[in-house]
Amino acid sequence: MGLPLPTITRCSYLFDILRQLSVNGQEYVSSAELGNMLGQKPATIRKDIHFLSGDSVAVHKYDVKALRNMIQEKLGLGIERRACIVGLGKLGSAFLEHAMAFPNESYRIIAGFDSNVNRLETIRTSIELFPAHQIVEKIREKAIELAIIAVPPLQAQDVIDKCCNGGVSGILNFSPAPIRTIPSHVVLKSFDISSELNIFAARAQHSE
Amino acid sequence: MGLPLPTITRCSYLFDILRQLSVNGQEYVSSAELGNMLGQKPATIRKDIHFLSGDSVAVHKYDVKALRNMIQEKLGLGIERRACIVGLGKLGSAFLEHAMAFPNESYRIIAGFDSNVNRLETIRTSIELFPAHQIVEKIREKAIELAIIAVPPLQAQDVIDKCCNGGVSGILNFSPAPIRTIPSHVVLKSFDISSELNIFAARAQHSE
DNA sequence: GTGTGTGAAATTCTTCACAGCG
DNA sequence: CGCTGTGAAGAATTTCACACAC
Repeated sequence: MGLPLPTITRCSYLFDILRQLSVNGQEYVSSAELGNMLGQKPATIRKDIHFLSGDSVAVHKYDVKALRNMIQEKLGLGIERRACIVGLGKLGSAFLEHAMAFPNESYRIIAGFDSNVNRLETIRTSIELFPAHQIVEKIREKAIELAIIAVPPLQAQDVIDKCCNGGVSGILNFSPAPIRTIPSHVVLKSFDISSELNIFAARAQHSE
Repeated sequence: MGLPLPTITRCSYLFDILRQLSVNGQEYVSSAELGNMLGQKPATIRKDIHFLSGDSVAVHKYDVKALRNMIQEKLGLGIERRACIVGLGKLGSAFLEHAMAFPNESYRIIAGFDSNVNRLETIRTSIELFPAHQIVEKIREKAIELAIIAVPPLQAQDVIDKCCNGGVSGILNFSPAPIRTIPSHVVLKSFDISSELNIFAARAQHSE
């Protein structure tokens, strides 16, 4: 229980880094190397790993595969959960293709929604597509747990409400919109590209 | 001087939220409302605002426009900086279109790069496009400060190195790759969609 | 009342520093 | 020796709680 959110975040990223090290044929890795790749101090990585395992994992460098398995088990990754994409404009379609090209072990995108019925007909994909007014019923029917939102700002609140009604437990929102409220049991993470750029500007100026 | 990074992040998001409230015709807003929209406690918002202004801004609710101006000035937003996109596949092109459709007041995308010359010829856009081998020289020539990376994983380290050589101060990386090292004066933020999905899975499991 | 400004307390997270093991 | 595991210290953030202003 009580795993710090930063630890969860870093370990989720580590999980992917370890996969790649493994693909590259690297068998062992030190906390210093991992720290570098994440922009973190070695001690932070060791603490994270210790936090998850609760036990000693290595005495001299980590075994890449074993470490990855431990993270997978302890974080509950690899159990395939269902996700959908809402909004199939340029950004939504790009995510969809990206997800098909780099499948994730813990989520599989099984449905897409858009309010433009014409658009639904022109997209060629292997997942099922539905008009936006069916969001609630389809999420319920297919027990979808996560929604990726890429709709225009004005529609964001509405589709997010629908996803919550349908019963998702997580929402990854790329729509730049002020979201009023969501049920407390739903985890919402918003990523607004424009605001992220502003963060760079602010940080640049702040260091004169 | 020492503005906490979380404060900078939240205020950058606030900046955009305030714009939208303003568009919607809302004149005043409370720290509680803003907190809701950001998933933060009211006191956090008030502290952030106080941190920036160093002074009292309002006695009863905030004036939306005035607050936005204050944030803009104190964070140095609105000075137009130059950005580029590296990698014009589906994801990169989507960002490019997105950026053209929702122009940001602090960054303007002025160049795009891709290693596939055919692709450069088929993209219709008003910004200048160049082959990837010109990254260093063009970034230097055009004094580009920020690079948005959307290339396949294996190319990521290489183009990031080139961007650093060219002299960018910030890199927003969407490529799922372990980045070995970058100069300490360059701010790198990586956003890997797959890892972000894993974070949801881990958080969901962690609350049984 | 309603809602801000703000020191002080509480919490969460990071970093240090060093014992211990191969 | 180099590198992990880990308590203890330290720093950075968040939250509380209440005075004050309209």
